[in-house]
Amino acid sequence: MFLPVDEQLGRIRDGVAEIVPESELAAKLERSRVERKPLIVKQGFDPTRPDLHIGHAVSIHKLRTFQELGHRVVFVIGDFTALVGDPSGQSDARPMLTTAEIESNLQTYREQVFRILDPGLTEIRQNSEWLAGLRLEDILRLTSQYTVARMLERDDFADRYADEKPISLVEFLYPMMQAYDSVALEADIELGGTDQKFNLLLGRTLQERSGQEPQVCVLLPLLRGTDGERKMSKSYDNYVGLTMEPTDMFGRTMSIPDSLLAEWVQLASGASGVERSEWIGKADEDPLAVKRWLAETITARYHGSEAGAEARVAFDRVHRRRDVPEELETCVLSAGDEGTLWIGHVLARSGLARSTSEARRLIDQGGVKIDGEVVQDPECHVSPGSYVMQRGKRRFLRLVVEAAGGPENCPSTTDGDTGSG
RNA sequence: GGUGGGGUACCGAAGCGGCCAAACGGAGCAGACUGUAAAUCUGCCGGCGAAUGCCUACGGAGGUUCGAAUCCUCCCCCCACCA
Repeated sequence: MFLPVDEQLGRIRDGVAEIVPESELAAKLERSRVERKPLIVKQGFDPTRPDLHIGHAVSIHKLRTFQELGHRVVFVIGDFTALVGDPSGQSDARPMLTTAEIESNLQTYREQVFRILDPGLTEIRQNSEWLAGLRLEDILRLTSQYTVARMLERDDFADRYADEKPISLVEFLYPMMQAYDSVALEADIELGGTDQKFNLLLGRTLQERSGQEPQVCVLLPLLRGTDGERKMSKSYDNYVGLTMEPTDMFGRTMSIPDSLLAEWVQLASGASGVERSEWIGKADEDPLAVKRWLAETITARYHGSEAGAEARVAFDRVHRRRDVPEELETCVLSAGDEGTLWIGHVLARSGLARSTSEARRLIDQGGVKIDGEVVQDPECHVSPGSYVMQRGKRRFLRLVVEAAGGPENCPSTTDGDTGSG
């Protein structure tokens, strides 16, 4: 049932930033093998944002590895901790979420993780199960085991403190709660990004003080986002979402700076070690080829190889040949009383511009095309009919203008990324 | 509780009675260039069918003034030091 410890270690180590401490991991694996008892491997995710991205996927794939090795994976949804918000790496206090928001995010999480994890082998728990019932007395006992000074050692807190930014008391509780998850689950191993190190280590401390064997912390490198600077995060809009359409996945990946290639091939491609180093080796001489392979590989990883190839073709069409994409979202607008629609309103109401003022600016700058023709006159009107609208290089829309009074229907009025990122 | 320093647009940060829709930097957007990107250069970067116009906006509410982001009063919030 269980592979030899060395083999397991090899697979676990692959792509991992740090294992603390590795010797304990080997011991746990050894014992589990002898006793034929799977290890409990946990990772928590706060349902603060409804989308998981390929940055999260780095560690979720590692969880998958543990599943394949026969261990028991517990995916903790931090529905209770999300009330507080993880201060890790945060420069500001986070707003508290309402239970309703958490509830709806939680549902989408379940779907998304099973794109990677084996549903039959995954236990999903919500930490409200054990956290919500704690009494103040329990909390006092818990908090008495750690000191303010040690909390303040954390970089994020220390920086905020130095910057004269607020730190709420409840944020001190966050790591305690996450650590308590490990106690409640009697976790053997906890996975997390390197920014989670403090929280995971606190889990060890708390477990020990509760008379448990401390968990091993498996820290995974953080994937930087498409901007090449900050860690991938939905709030920076520099992410590739697990549920994104193939064209968007492909496009977003293509938009990463070359300097990020090695990192992404390493962490996000899912290719074998040999293949990875092969492509990384080529990154300097032919970054474009590597990036195209990477974009297709990532897309294929979540949508299948056919979709990956299609996304590549669609990308070439729009970006290399500057052509119109094959599939366009359609936006139906109705003309005004005079039977036509002013271009400013077309852009604003279709979501291509945020306001008529922005629409004017875009036109002034030559950033708007109708059926491939640059719109010169900011006062022009559009007659009823069907057009291809283009804003900038890569936002397209099929525009249908109907006679006055008809129903309007635009799919992405807010801020649609039509072609790709 | 006391004393002092703060709260300005997406973020950081200037302004401290009219020349302020608010310098500057970053982010973002558009154009040029390109390998898609980055870098670079140019322009834009509150809203209104555009306008030496109106509306909204410098933590909140009032007030002084012909005129307030700027002065006054009260309130809210953040930070530091001392308790």
